Amino acid sequence: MATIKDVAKEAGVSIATVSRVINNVGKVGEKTRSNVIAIMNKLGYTPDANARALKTQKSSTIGVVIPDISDPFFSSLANGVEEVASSKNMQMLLSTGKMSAESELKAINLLVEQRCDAIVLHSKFLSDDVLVSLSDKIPGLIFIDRFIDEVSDKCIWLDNFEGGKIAARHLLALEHKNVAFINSNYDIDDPKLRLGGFEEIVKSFDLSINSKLKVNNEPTLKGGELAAQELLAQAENFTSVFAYNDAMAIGAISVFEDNGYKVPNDISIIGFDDVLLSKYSRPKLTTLRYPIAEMANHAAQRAIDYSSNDVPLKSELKYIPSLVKRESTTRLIRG
Amino acid sequence: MATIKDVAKEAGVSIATVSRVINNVGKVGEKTRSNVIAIMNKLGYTPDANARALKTQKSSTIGVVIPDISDPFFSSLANGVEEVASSKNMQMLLSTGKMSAESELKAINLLVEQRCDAIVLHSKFLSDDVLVSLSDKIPGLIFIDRFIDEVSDKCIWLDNFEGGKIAARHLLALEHKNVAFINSNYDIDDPKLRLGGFEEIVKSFDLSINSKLKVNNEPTLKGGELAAQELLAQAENFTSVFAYNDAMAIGAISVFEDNGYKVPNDISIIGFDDVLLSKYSRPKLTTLRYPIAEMANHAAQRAIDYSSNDVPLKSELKYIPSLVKRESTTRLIRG
DNA sequence: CTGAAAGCGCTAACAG
DNA sequence: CTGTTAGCGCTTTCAG
Repeated sequence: MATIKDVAKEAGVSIATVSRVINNVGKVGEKTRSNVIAIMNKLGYTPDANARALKTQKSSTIGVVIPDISDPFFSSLANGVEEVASSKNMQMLLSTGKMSAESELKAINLLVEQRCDAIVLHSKFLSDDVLVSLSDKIPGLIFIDRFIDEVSDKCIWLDNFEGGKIAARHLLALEHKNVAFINSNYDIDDPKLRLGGFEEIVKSFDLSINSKLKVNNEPTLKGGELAAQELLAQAENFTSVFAYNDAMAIGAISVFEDNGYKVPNDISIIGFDDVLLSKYSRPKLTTLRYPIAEMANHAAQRAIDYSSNDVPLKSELKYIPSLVKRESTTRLIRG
Repeated sequence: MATIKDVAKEAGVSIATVSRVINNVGKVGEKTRSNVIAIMNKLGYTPDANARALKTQKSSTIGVVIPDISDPFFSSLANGVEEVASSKNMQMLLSTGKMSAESELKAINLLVEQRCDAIVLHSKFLSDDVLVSLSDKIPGLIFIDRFIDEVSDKCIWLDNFEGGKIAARHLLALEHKNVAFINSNYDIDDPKLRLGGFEEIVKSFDLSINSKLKVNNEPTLKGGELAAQELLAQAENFTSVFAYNDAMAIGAISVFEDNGYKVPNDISIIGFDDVLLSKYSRPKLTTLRYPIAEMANHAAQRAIDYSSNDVPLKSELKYIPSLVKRESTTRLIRG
């Protein structure tokens, strides 16, 4: 692979001059410039980003840590970051944090080794303490989908509690009194918050959720199916369901329908996330929109700002999910 | 950020020694080693991958270019690459090639600047010539979803023609005589090949596709809806549809059902890709499985082999899609 | 307008 | 077992 030296020699100039034309800085004679460019093309010269990064101490690189790229929610997140990366001519590095503190840490470490200027981190398993000390070490580090008080300026997050409340209000406004809750069984905050918000509203209506109608499972299609089966097995009345996410909601719908219940006429169901799937499913899923791509976009911008010591624009870091009314919920039909 | 020099000074040893403990090579006294490690932790030292890459001329980095991460098909591809990256402690760089030759080229160039050891390239818009010359320049470059004769050893691809044949055989075996074809309107090979294979089998049954029943649109959910409307507007008989991909198939299903046709009883429909969606849709979609994650895995492996001058194991580079029978196709019910 | 030279952080002989 | 040193490819003063 040709180096700057090869180009300089072939063009009969110094490497300083070549560097100037590469970066389009300083004064270079028009003839020299065009000659150098010609030689670069001839030699197929491509600058070495590693050498450049070493010298300048900036890598033009932005890292992202997510648990799993193939999950549509996280690929939207990655997409949001990628948009700003490519708009700034930066390169995106992707590391997967799987589902453990250990691999999250490893993923970040790889990114730090690469000296990413900015990093967008989705971490659910590392403790606040670890994250705070990471934040001290890495100026351009932004946390997404997580709120930590000590570093609140670095957190872009969604109000899950409020999400739960919105879902509850929607179902109750549709006159459903017997609500069920299909939750994720992951030991992280989000499921607790969504349930918390949901229950708060339910209680404010002087109602409650039958504890047999609160079931947990993996936050996946399959988990939703299993949870729905469990719900049906309880032989308790319910006319509406709040599912932790769209995947679970869709799994649940298929079980309900296979058991002869119509959605939404017999059972209304609302999901969370508004991933692509919710539009593809039939009936189309009513859900709460989680604007993850915008949030990721914002996070990436902000990470870059911090990394370059720009003061980020004042902006709201908390996002509120919004209700997307589609076909899977309807007013209670009285028997 | 602490450097190797800082660590050496603080530990009272030479940088060579520090380097040895970092890389765990050569002989280092047990006491020295543990002391150095302690200092590294104390200083929060993280080696600089750029400096290392510059020196060793290996970046431990694998690049991928895909048009769009948020598309589930491509995120599966990325996921396949990521698996091998993390298993080899390499870092994955992702560049999006959008949908134009220009941006594909730009994406690759960014990866070359980063001196990725291996690159998995999904290109549909660059010409064979350009790709071949790229291949000459970059040893660890593998093409995925593309076949180019001159560099056939570097191509991991799916036999789209055969896919069309399999779909046709399936529909015809179900006794459908009036088949429709919803195709992608992209000017790339895949749509032509799938149609070609499909028609070959149809003809071999002494049948043909009514040309009014061949419609094109964007290969998306929306495109599938529009195509289905167009099909319905033809007022021609058809009892089965082969859709270019799952997204189009699902879009078409929703239009058919909204117009009072039952799938599969009135209209059978088969998709292509077997992306996650196909399991989530109702009825569950019969489709052709495109083993993109395995292919990407294979491609990444092979790219790494080539980049390190290992001779890759002899292996089949051509993949054949396989029929996944679910609920959206059924035997023709005679009126 | 152009060149010489230092040095970014690291690895890998080589010498001891 | 440990240290010295050259140099990877590039940018950036500083001279000229």
